[in-house]
Formats: sequence, C-alpha cells, structure tokens
Amino acid sequence: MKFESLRGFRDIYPEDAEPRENMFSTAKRVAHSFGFQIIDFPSLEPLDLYRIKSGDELVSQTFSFVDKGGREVTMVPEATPSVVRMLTSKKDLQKPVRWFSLPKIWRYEEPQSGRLREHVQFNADLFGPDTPDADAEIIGLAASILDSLGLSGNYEIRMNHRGMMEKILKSMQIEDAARAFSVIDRFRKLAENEFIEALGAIDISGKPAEMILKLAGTRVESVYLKQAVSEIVPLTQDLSDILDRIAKTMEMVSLFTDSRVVVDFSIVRGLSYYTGIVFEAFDVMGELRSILGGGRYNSLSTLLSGQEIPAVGFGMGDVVLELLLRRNGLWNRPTATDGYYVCMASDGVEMYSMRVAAEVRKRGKTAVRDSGGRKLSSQLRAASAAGLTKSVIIGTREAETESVTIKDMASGKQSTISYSEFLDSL
RNA sequence: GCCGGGGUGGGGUAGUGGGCAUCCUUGGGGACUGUGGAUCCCCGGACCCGGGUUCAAUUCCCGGUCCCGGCCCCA
Repeated sequence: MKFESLRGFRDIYPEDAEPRENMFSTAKRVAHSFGFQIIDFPSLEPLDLYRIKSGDELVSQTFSFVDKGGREVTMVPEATPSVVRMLTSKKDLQKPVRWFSLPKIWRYEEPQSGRLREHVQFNADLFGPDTPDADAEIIGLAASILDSLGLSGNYEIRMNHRGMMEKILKSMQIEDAARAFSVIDRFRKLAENEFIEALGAIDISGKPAEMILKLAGTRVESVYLKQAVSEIVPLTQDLSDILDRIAKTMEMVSLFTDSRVVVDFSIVRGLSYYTGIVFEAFDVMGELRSILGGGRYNSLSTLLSGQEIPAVGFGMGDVVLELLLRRNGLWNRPTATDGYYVCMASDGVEMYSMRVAAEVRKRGKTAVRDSGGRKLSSQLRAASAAGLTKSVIIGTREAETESVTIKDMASGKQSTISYSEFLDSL
C-alpha cells in the first residue's frame, strides 16, 4: 500500500519549509511594525457563516461535512468571516482595531498554477475608521511586506473603487452593478468581441458596452484619474468626491512603496461584500495570478451581527507568493548557521560529548550531537550537511584532559582548548 | 465538476511486446584503525493502480488515480 498526500495538498520538506518560514516571519515582523496584532481562530466553522454572505457557489467549493452532532461544518475557506465574528463579539474593543492572522485555508477546487486545496493565507484587517488613511495603511502594509521580501519593483498595485464603478454604471442606466462586475472581472481573460458578447448576455450593448470596454481596458496613475473618467462619463459631484478620495489614497500608498500604483477599472474582485476601494497586486511580468487582494467591506459586520463597523483588509496566499519569490531567486535557505556539531572520535566519550552539547544549548547556542555508532569521517560529513559553522571533536584525548577540539568548518582549521575555556567562549 | 498533456529508484533520465531495466545524482558504508565538502570502490532504491489484449506488458488498449496547465470560481 502506498500513501501520498491528497490532491491539492502539500508535504513541505525543510528545503522549502525554511524559506517559507522566513517568508511568514517577515510578514509578521512588518505587520507588527505597523501596530497590527496577531490573532487566531478555529479551522472548522459552521457552514452558515459562509452561506449568509456568499451563497451556494462558495459553499460548493468548501470542504464541508456533517459532524457527529448533525451540524453542518466546514474547513475555513477564508479568514474574514471568522475575524469579523471575533471583532463583533468582543464589544469593548477600542477602535481602530488592527489585526492579522496566518490561518490555513481550504477550498475544494481543481488545483492549478498558484492555487491548491490547502494554503496559508496572511490576512490583515483594519476596523473602525472609514478614511483614505485607513485604506492607504492597509495597502501600504501589503506593499511593505512584499518590499521586505525583496520584491520591490517586481509587482504593481492595481486598485479600483466599487462605489465609483457603481456610479459610472448608473450614469449609463445600468442598475445591476453586481452582474456587470462579474463580466468586468473577466475582462482580462476575454477577447474584445467575447467581452462585448458577455455584456450583451446581461443586456448591456451599444454605447454603454463600448464605454465599459474602454473603461475596463484603462489603467491610470492618480494624476490622470479624473481626466480618464471624465472622458467616459460626466463628472457628478458624488463621483468627483470619490475620485478625489481614490487619488488621495493612491498618493498616500506611494509613500509606502516605490512600486507602481494604478487604477485599473477591470479590478472588481468577484461578487462578495466589498463596498469601497478594492485592490490587487500583480507581478509585473504578468505571468501569475494575483499575489494578494483586498478592499473595503463596510457592511459585513452589519450582516453578521447588526453592528456597523467599517473595515478594510486584504488576504495574501502563500502559493503565488512562493512562485514569485522563486522566480526572483529569493527562495533560499539560510547559509551556515552559527552552531556546533558534536562528533565523537572514539568510544567511551558519550557522556562527555553529551554534556558538552547540553552546556552549549544552555547558553542559548545551537548544538547538534552526532548520534554515534560510526566513523569520525562519516560524522564530519554529517556535520557539513548540517550546515553549522563549527564542529566539536571529542575523543579519548579530549576526555582525559577535559578539553575539546573545535574545528571551523569553512576554513578547516582546528584547535584544542580546555573545556572551561570553551564554555567561556560561548 | 469539465477539458488538454503527462506518470521509470528520493531527484533527473535511457530503453524495450519477451533475459524484473541504463546512466547521473542523492542516501548508507568503506579505502582513511581520530578528520568533512576531492577521488575510487561496494551497497540500497523504480517501470502509478486496476482490468483487458497476448504464449508474454514496464511497453499496446480501457478505466481510475496523481502531477502539470486551462475552464468554472476566486471568498
């Protein structure tokens, strides 16, 4: 019988687990530097938590089952509902609340490039203020994490605004924005005629369809935003206000990163619950799906709890991020780490060598002791593989004189010093 | 759920309707009875699973499964 990991699930060995850990710890460090605090929540949630806001399409793509108590439960397919539940059930939180988490997320979908059935998602949300400052802070956090991973200049932020899009559509006499969004969302995947066809299928044709086509293909920097929109629809006061806010947000984001920030009118982020700004980050080569995505969702807490708490946040999966880091040569294990590999050159020194290793560790340093039963040459080969900077060689000679031989693995040089001298050097 | 392409040791490969399979690498050990990353030697380890065709299948056919990519969807 042969066992393999399930379709879409991964076994992660040290050569990947360590770069990965490095990636997560960078994200954590940056989040902390922004004043965000880590939270955690269950991996299993009631299925209804997702039914309320998303409907059957999402539910069909979850790992769900009926538990022994007859409850419909699901492996969490996203962080936000759980986070919002935590937020709304603790009534004494002082706003703004800045939270992040690193949950495992499950989705029952066909695996493909950048998408698996289980992944880790870095998730950050800022609750309370509904301001361009808060929007910019969240996007700035996302960008700062990517920058800290060494990806500056290798990605760009594309943003849009749900409210702006709704107003633009409305000026074209299109009331059902949600349906239009689902077509606009596919803009990049469709040829021009297919896009027009898809719009026609939801009763948008003629001039409005042409306008939407032009709009969806538009990407602009903040300074040209107003002009670009005014070329397509008349600027009402409402619309103008939103455009000012977007431009302000973009300018603020530019304070966080040198990466390009543009408005891309094709970014609408599926259906779901976004109410204001939406954004995604893409690799500049355009080879991968989006690295991260998020936006403002001011009504989800109302939906889940009746409390109105404005929110803005984003999620970033580890799968695409890993692909991007690999492509940029940033997926490497650390080189030799500071520490000692303890070898035994002869029989009868087990206790002494183990004591040496234990003392090294007590002083907060790394010590890996060979488990013995083999020649010194084999032990030193293992020492090389262990990637530690030094080896300690202990044999009868050292045991008799209470000394240790320290070998520098890079240079090959070694010297014998007394045990106490060695301990003092740690 | 659907579509396309794949599946030979841990990784990378050669090859064939018939001698349970090539080479490299990795792993273990040795040459080196107290010295690694060099060299040489030895050893371990594979034809995805099931069914069919056939005297005979790793090779051909069918189904499944997994991998890669795409669709749907992307929370």
